[in-house]
Amino acid sequence: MDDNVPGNQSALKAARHMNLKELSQILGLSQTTVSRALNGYPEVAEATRQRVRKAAKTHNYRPNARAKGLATGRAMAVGHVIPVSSSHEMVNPVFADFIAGASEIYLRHGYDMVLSAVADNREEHAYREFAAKGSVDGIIVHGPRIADARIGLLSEVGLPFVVHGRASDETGDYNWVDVNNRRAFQRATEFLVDLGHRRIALINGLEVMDFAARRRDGYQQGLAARGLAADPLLIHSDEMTEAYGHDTARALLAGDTAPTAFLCSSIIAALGIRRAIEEAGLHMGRDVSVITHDDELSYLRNGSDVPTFTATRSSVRQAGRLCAERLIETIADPDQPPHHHLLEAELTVGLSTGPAPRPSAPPAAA
Amino acid sequence: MDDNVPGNQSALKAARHMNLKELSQILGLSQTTVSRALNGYPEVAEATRQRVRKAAKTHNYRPNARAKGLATGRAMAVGHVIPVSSSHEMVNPVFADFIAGASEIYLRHGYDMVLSAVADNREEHAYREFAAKGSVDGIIVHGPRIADARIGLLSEVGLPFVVHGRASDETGDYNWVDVNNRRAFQRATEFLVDLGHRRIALINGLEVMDFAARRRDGYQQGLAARGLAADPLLIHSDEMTEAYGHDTARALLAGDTAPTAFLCSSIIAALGIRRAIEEAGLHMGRDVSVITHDDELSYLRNGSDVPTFTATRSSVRQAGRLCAERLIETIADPDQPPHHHLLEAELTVGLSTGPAPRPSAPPAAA
DNA sequence: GATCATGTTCAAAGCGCTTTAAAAGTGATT
DNA sequence: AATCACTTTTAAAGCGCTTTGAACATGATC
Repeated sequence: MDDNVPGNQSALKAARHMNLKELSQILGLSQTTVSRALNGYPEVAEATRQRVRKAAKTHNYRPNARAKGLATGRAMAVGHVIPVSSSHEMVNPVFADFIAGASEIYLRHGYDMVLSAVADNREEHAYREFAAKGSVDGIIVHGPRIADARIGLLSEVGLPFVVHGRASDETGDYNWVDVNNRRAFQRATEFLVDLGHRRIALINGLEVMDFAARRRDGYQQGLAARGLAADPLLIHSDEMTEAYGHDTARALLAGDTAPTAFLCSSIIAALGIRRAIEEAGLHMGRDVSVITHDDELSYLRNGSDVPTFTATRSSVRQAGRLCAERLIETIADPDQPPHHHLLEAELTVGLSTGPAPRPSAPPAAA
Repeated sequence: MDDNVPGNQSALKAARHMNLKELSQILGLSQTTVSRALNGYPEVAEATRQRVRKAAKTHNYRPNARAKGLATGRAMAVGHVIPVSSSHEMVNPVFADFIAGASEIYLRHGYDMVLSAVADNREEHAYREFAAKGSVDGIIVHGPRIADARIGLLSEVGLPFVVHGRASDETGDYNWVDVNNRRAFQRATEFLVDLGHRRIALINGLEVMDFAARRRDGYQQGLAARGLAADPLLIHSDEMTEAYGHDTARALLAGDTAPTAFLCSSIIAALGIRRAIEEAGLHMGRDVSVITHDDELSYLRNGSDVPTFTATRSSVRQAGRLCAERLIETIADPDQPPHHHLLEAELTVGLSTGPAPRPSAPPAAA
């Protein structure tokens, strides 16, 4: 009648947790009834249910997640594999906010988030692992490349998943939530051209990443739509650090045919661009214009009332929420057709753009 | 003999996973032997072990994590509760790098990381939840406050944990990994005073946070050690955003007794300070000096060869590794006494500091 | 009083693994 | 051929839950 286990090596551990068996004994009910009472099954008398609920609360009972998972076949957890750039040892700063958004939703639905940060060349393994171990019911795919083997792999494995972004080369259909990157960057480019800018530099992310390729595309189409040719020397792509923005902008501004405007893929790199502009004795928004994509990171708010940067804006936290919601729906009903959610970025005008300093070429086609 | 289940609603799901029973049947062995072979128990004949290993590999067998956890009583997972500031909806950007570091270690030891991002006023609940559900074997505590109820709670619950930072008011003993914030900021302050600066502003984090209080302490002790009094008007504290750094620095620089130097708690806010300095037509490192704490975030590297900022440097990713290692050791042997790991920040001189522009007061004590 | 429908509770099986205690096999020694 | 020591394998119990199918009340209906 007493669970005193002498010589138990974990005796020092504080009071172990109450389990269903104990709780049902206290109540003088079967485990079945207690379990059903707590899980809202209708065949339990209301009085009994109340009694059980109350006892569960006072004894701080919470069903063991593993046992529950084993019995139901559902882990009540979703996996995020966040890639750590193997070349730069860098983890994309947008993940923090994306995850904050997704987490809100998981919390609400009782899901856990299990996360594994792996070198970007080991990601596939991480997915297989998740799938085989059965530790998650679904997966969010981060940072899709143009051709991304993970998507095929996950479809094959049969684990529900949602991609944050898209993979252009992937032929199959799948759930995704993405920003209309092409459109956003085309609009931004046209906006700059309309202000009289002719030499517009693109400070882009790594172009194996699908989002970066789409942005480049938008940039080029924007130029083309205004009858301008893209200058390959103005197009740069790398991991979006502050230093990359700075160094690239500095080099470009020092050249003999310096750009009068920059279009940038991340507010972090944009901070570097601004630094280079000011170091060159120039004034952002007057001498040189800058438009950046703004993921609305919580710690890098773009100005208070008037945005510092003119930006194509789309909240990555919101994207996290949407991905999570979609994934939970898919887990609940795996057989429904894939959904696609294309978010339009707002083009918000801030202080970093203005008319090109001196018209350099006639606006008409070459 | 065939597992074709007609009418099964999840028939579309790809091939379900092999389990121990199936694998042992294929091998003509008992589950016991197969389990032991794979888990490295000595009482299995070497030939058998090889045979089992090979079969496991070819059939892509991986033990079900939940079942294993249930049987062993260990979740092979650790929990991170990351606080989302309820006032600013902000998630601290250092988490991404911390987690990348911790994840390395978890991966190596076969642990999963389960993460829950909750409003900072709901954290206790999240811990209780983790503990009661038994979904993790241990917990990392992020962002300790000066008086932090979570630590007492976790000790009580008996779940192994490691704190990233410390809580000054907490009397009990517990595992922690922290930077010597007081020392770092004292040294930085003295460094600035020795360069002739007399009016040094402190741009600090929220002072309910333990790290911020310690830094303030170091700052004040540094001034005191050089016989200077702290001016309360120069001490600011808030959530460390770029805008906060900028706005505060701008206001201070516009005042009649502007500081000649800034000591800042985060490189993100320091970027804002630099912006304010340059907007005021001043030159950082000549007219105004800046020292910042640098967590060595991967996407905000402090310069390439010569650091942009003079900084007190300590890698938060490394802290993540250390916390994870400590936690895993504690899980393995919960009865060992708590360890403390105090990291010293390096004071690295960059381009943002220089002698005070014009000596304003005699260096001797007042 | 037998039958039925309905509401409520329960015993037992099963999820996939580990682990205990026992059994079976293998030589060597007597 | 019996005994012993040792190595290798196994059956079965158990981890904490859900869920199936059966049992037990209760009152209404014939």
